[in-house]
Amino acid sequence: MPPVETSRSQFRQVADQLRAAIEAGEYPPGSELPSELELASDYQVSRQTINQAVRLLRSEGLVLVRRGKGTTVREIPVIHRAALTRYQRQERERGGGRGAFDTEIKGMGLAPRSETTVDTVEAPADVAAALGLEPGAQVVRRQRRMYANDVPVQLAPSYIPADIATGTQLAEVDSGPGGIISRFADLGLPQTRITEAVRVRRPTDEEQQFLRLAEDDQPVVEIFHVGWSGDRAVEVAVHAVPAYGWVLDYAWETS
Amino acid sequence: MPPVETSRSQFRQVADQLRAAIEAGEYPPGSELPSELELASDYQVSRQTINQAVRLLRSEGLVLVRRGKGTTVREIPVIHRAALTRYQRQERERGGGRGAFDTEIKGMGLAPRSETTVDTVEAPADVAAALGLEPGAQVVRRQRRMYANDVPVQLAPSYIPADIATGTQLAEVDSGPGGIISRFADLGLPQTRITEAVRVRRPTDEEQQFLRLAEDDQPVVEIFHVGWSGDRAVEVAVHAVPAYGWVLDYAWETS
DNA sequence: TCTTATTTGTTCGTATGTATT
DNA sequence: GAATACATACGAACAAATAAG
Repeated sequence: MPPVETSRSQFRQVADQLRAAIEAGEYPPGSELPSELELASDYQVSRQTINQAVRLLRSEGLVLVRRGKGTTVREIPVIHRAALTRYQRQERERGGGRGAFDTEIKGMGLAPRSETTVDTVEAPADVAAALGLEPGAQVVRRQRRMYANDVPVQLAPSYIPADIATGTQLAEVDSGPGGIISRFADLGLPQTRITEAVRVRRPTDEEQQFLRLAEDDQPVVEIFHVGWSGDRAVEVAVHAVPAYGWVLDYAWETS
Repeated sequence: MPPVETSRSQFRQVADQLRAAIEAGEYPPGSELPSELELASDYQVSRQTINQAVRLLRSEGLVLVRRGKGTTVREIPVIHRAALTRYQRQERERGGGRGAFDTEIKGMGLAPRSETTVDTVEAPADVAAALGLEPGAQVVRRQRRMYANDVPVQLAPSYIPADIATGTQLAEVDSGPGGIISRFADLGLPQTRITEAVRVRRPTDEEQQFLRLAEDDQPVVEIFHVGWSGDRAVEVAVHAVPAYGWVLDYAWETS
């Protein structure tokens, strides 16, 4: 069953057929695809052509390719992130989840897990600018690594000016019930306004490694999140997620 | 100056160098890159390797490749879209712009232009579901094609149930001052709530052609926008923009 | 630990097709 | 029609990661 149309390149036709087969359930989530040599034989094309087709599927996040092992179908379904309700205390604590991420992942029937590390570093340039700090100013960094069913799905460091966080629970790994948002309120710095800038970009090396993006041809969505207490920016969080693996939901009342 | 590191593939190293050269201004926006044969000679690699490198830059939206002509650097800077202020009447009419898009593009020093066509069609499945209509129900479609400096930057059809729009200015190409949002208000259906779902996906054929995405390896960002009047969904707009060419800005007060 | 087979990643040379000028 | 430039495809080869023994 070799590709026949001449208007569309062979590797795109092969990718189309593999994509359709995956979506039809012929290759269920987690299952192995045939090796490139087998596929080349099946489709009567060269291995390069198969390699290009699989590369396309890989860039779409549809398959996970590991050299020496083979190619498997993505296991995690698309994750929804509700941008506004996640900052309501009631929602964050709903269902016994310890935060918005926990609640969302559980709601999909997946098992959430996250690891947090805390340290003090120099603020990256864009973070310093957003926080109104001098370049290189010290900030407390809370590095969060998030998993669904043990698959890494989000890397989200957040940054708080050192003069706010040092000596408080904001600089502790365990941020307590309701998460750090509730801690800010306890400190007399309730976050009253949120701004988020959403963009698509190439991953950093760290993101590439953590999110298992085999190469840098898989884009990520960055959510550059700033929490304001009055006129003061008190927290920046830089969420990075695989671009094809998430849907961001926003909702608001119009004035 | 051939690539030397062995840890990173040659085509990625070439892409890195070309990307750096573009960002350094060595190849300004709109300028021509050397031909693949010249680059192959410059970097002492095969033309395939150059082709793969350029394909990577193309998928990032950094260059525009046209067969038979050559490769040019992207001309349009990244465009910001302010999601919330665009639905305030004052903002939409600011600066003489005839809508939020006009205002945003002018603010960047670019020349906005948009073409609108109106027809009545069967609602696509996802649109019908969002509007609470039967599959295949009739809707008025306002197809908008938007340009900045004559470069296509956004394709955004919007759909309104036929029983609302037919016979009103909502079904006219000229939607009047303040755009269709103001027309809804005039009809006693003011939009009081907005929901937007943001996702990254492959472009449709139509989007690929209009946005000049040479092949379907350039992702788009889809903003699936629903306008509600009370509990009733009265309008769906499906914004599609090149994934790497836009930043979406959201801002809201926390309760 | 070392060896070998398997599987994907990359590169080259070569050739042909398609679009533009 | 000819020249130029990008798109695709194949065969061959070697590199790198993994797994099995």
